[in-house]
Amino acid sequence: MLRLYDSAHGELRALRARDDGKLSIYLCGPTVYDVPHLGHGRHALVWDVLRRWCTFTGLEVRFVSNITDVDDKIINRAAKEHVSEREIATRYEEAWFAALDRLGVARPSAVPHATHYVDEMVTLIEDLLARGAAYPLDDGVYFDVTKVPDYGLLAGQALESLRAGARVESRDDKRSPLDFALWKFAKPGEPSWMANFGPGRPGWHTECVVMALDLLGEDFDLHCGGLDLQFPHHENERAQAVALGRPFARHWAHHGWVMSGEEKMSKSLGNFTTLDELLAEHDPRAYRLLVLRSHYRSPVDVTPETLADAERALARLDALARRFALAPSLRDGMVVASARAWRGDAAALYDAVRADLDEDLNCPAALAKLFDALSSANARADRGEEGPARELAEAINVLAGALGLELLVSNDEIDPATTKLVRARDKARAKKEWSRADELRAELEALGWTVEDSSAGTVVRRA
RNA sequence: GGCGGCGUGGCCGAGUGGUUAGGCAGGGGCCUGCAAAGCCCCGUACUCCGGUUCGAAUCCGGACGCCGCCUCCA
Repeated sequence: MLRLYDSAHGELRALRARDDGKLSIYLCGPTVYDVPHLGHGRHALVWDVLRRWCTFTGLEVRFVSNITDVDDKIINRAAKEHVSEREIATRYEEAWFAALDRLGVARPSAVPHATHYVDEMVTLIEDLLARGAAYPLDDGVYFDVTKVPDYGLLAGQALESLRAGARVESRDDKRSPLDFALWKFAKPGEPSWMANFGPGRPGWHTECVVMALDLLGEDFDLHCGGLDLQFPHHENERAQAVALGRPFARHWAHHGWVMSGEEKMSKSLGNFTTLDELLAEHDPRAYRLLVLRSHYRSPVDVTPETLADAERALARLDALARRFALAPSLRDGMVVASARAWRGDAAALYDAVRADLDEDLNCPAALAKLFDALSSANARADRGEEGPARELAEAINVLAGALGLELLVSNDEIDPATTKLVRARDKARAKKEWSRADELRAELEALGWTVEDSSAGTVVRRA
C-alpha cells in the first residue's frame, strides 16, 4: 500500500482509493502563456513517475491534467503581440507538450481546457451565489471564505492568521481580504462568456475545481501540484467544493522546487532555464534521473555540475544495457508489472524498490537499490554467472522503465568510412600491431566516437 | 508579523535511536597489449551548544545560518 505525505494533514497517509484497483489523479496543468522551464519539467516528471509506478504495480490510473487557456497572462501577452488569445494559448500548449514528450512524460488520460468548461463554471458560481457563499461586486463575483469553516487547511494556518498576513492590496468592499474572484466581469476587448450574473470570464481557482469534479467525480483520490499552488490555489479549489457540499480530493500531494543555486527558480525572479535550453545540451533522461535522485518534496538543485553527475550515472545504466543487450523497456509507453514471475535477486530487488516507493515515493532510495543491483549484476557476469546476472540486469531494466527511465543501447549509424577504420583496427590488433591500433583509435576518437574493445572486436559509439 | 522547510563526507543526495544508503569526483588494486567498460578496496560524514538515553546525525530545548509560503508562480 502506497503511503504519501498528505499536505492537508501534514503527515504520511495510506493512499486509500475510492474504487478498488483504480486511482484517480488531478494535476493542475500549465497556464499556457510562455515556454515551459525546468520547474515545469520537474512538476511533470514527479507525477509522471508516481503514475507510472502505480500503473506498474497494477492500478488502473486515470490521470487528468488541465490546460488553463484563459487568464490575465494570456490576455496580456496577446495584447502585447497583437494576436488573439487563442493563438497564444495554442502556441504554448504545443510548446508544453513538445517539451514533455521529449522528457518522456506520458500524456494525461484527459486534458481538459478551461474554455471548454465555462458553462459548468457558470453553473457552479450560480450555485455558490444561491448558497450565499459568493457575492458580486462591480468588477466580478467573489467567494466568501468565511463560509468555509476550515478554510486554511491546506495553508496550515487559520483564517485569522492568514488574514493578518495578507499582503495583497485588497478592495475595501471585499468581505475578507482573502476572498477571491470566481468570475471577472468583461472588460473591453477581453474574451468573455455570457452569464446571468454578467458577462465575463472565470477565475483560475474555479476552472480547476470544475474540471476535476467533472472528469474524476466527487471524492476523487489525489490532487497534486507544486508547493506554490498549495495556497491559495488548492485551498480555494477545495473551499468551493466544500461550500457546495461536494466531497473533493481525498489526498493532497505537493512537490518541491527546482532551485537555481540558492534561490527558487521562477518566472517572477527571472532566473529560469527553459526546457528547450536544457534539452539542447542534455539527454532528457539525465534530467529525469536528476529529478528522481532527490525526494519529490525536497528542493532539487539544478546546476551544470549536478546535470553532469546525472549524465555519468546514466552512462552506467546504459553500459549495463550494452553489456546485456537489453531491449528498450518503454516501447509501448508504460511498463506494466512483470515482476510476479521474478525469482531470487530480481525478486528481492523488486521488493526493495517497492518498499522504498511505497513509503512516500522515495525514489532516491529506490535508485540506490537499482545501482546496488547494477554492481551486483556486473560482478556476477564478471564471475561468469551469466544466468543470474542477466536476470538481475533485466529486472533493473524493467524497474527503471517503470519509473520512465529507459536504458538504451546506442544505435548510432556507422558510416562506411568508420567501418573501414574499425576493420583496420581489428586487423592491426590481430597482428599485435599495437601502435597502429592506437593510431586508429585516436582517429576514431577524433571523429567523435567512443572506442571500446570487446571480445567481438572494436566497438564504437557516439561519445 | 503569521506559518513551514532545511543545515549529512570534495560535490549531489537518502536515512532517522545501535547495523554499508547510493551516485559523481578522488586514491589504491584486479582485468586489459594499452585504454575504455567492469569488478574489489579506501575516505569513516551528519551546523553548534545543552539535555534525555546503556547508546543520538536520528528524540527534546536553545543558538546560528539558509530557504520558502502568506501576491502571479510547477
